[in-house]
Amino acid sequence: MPIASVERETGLSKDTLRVWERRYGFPTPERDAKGERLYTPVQVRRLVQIKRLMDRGHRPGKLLALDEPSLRALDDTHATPLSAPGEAQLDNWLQLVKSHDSEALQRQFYRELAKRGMPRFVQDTIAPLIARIGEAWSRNELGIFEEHLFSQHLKKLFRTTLANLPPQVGSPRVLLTTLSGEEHTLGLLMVEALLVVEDAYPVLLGPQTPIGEIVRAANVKQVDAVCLSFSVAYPTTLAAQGLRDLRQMLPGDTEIWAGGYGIKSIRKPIEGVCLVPEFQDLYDCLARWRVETGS
Amino acid sequence: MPIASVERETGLSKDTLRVWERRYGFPTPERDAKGERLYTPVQVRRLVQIKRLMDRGHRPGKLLALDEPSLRALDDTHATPLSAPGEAQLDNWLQLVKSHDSEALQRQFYRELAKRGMPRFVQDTIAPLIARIGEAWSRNELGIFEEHLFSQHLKKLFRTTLANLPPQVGSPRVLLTTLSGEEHTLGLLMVEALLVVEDAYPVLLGPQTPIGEIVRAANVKQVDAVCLSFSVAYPTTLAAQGLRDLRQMLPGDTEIWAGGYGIKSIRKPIEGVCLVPEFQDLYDCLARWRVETGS
DNA sequence: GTCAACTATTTGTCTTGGACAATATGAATA
DNA sequence: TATTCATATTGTCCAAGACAAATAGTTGAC
Repeated sequence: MPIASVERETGLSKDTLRVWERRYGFPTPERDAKGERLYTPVQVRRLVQIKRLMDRGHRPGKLLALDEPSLRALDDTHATPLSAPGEAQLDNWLQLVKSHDSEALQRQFYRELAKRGMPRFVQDTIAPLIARIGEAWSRNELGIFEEHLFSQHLKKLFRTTLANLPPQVGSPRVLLTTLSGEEHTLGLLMVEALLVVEDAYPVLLGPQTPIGEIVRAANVKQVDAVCLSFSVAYPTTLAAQGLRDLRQMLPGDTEIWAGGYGIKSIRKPIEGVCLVPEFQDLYDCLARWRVETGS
Repeated sequence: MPIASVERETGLSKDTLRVWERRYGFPTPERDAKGERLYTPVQVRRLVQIKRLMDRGHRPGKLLALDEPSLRALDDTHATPLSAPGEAQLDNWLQLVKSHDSEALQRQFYRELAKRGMPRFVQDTIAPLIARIGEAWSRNELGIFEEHLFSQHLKKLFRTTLANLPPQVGSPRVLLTTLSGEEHTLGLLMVEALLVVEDAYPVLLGPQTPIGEIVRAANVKQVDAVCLSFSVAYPTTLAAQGLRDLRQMLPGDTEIWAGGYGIKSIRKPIEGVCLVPEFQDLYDCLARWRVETGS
């Protein structure tokens, strides 16, 4: 697998991959006739594993020095998030995803949503489940196929639920999208659902909007805030740079909310940007806006 | 604006930007104290324009030699598609998209769907409209923002319509997805809608599934055919290669249907792959399958 | 023991200029 | 009008060096 594919698969830039090879001696891919790097599937899997551990706060220097068993051990360290209430149920769902039982999964989703209501459903059920699926994926317990299937069912659920809600007229008006290069839309749908039931007015724009277009959309649609979603795979520096660029081009009275696992690794707060690592924090943003504008 | 931001905004890689500067002398950005490139907004705008013309088939070498007025003139070249008979309605819709009138657009869509029925709606209304919007975009008459908004409304329409249909049990079972690198899902949704009303059983998998995973999914879900969608942007050679790879890995009795504007430029038929350039051809595939299997 | 400030180390991104293969163009031929 | 072949174009990759932002580790004051 050539370096460009590895970049796409792992989210590690070509520069990073090359500098790791130079500094740490891993990965040392084969070379083709042209002298270009060819990574083995084993190396790619290990890189993905390392990336996941990095997202959890570990440093590359340490991780790259470890051997396979140590890595796995480290992975298992976090593998058992102390069984929170309803943990058994999560395992149950994970099993459904693994066994491709679409119908059962769909049924269970609808039941759970009806039972707990949208806010609790999103925060206590779906968010942890997505995290668990990500872990399971990194441990190679399920594949992209299962993840896609899960994703589709969830999108379907949100779409149909949202379609049955009355037309929106609330405030604040919030533009939902992602920056170029970030193609995950599940986060946007979840935020849309939360905003709707909180009587806000979300404007869903879909993924991968260039910053100039976001600014134009915010202007045309007269939104009070722009909400961006970042997945773990999105490089932290790109996210930070993009947020700074956007802040500069957007009118000062338009807020910027940035959410998703991808921004958890941003340490330094960005001037004029509200970081929303957890769904709970979204409510704080919303409440603050309503207090500040007196609506 | 640093080079990483320009890459994100224009979709031109850092390597490409640097090599253009070296070869054609444009763009020649300022440098900061660190000696790193800083592009001006004017340069970025021009790069976006150049990229757009490239997508229309022009070559970089020519475009980068042109000055500002010549570029603009070239932009206007394709500016006037003669309005064919019965296109008044299309122009009408295009106007709605341009004016960001979400509510009116949504209303019109639902009315048209109810009036004409799903097959005619997809073939006679939506497919031409998508083509027109693509043209308008390449002529810079509307932006990515408008295109995203249109796309979202259409997705919403299909989702809600499909959600209200009874559970599917028909045949053939068809897996719907795209290859890695192809992220457009509208085509998949339209095919899903057509298949549902034709009493087939579509399994929507979402975009960008690696070939190995497609094979696994086809096996697990026991589908009779795999249907792939390609947009104009997808490189023809990649599409052809991908289809050949897939054909080799998939069981012989599983059909492959390939559709979308992206496959219209494939000249040579591919052994064991059914090319479906128009929606009409999908019905032929379906009918043929039903005759051959006697169901 | 806790917190702040300072120094050292780690780490990702950017730099240059050269190389090469895949693709597109254009000319010559069947 | 098609095919084939030579030529030109063009994007991606490579190497090794440099630098600043972020993080870790250390010291000192309270």
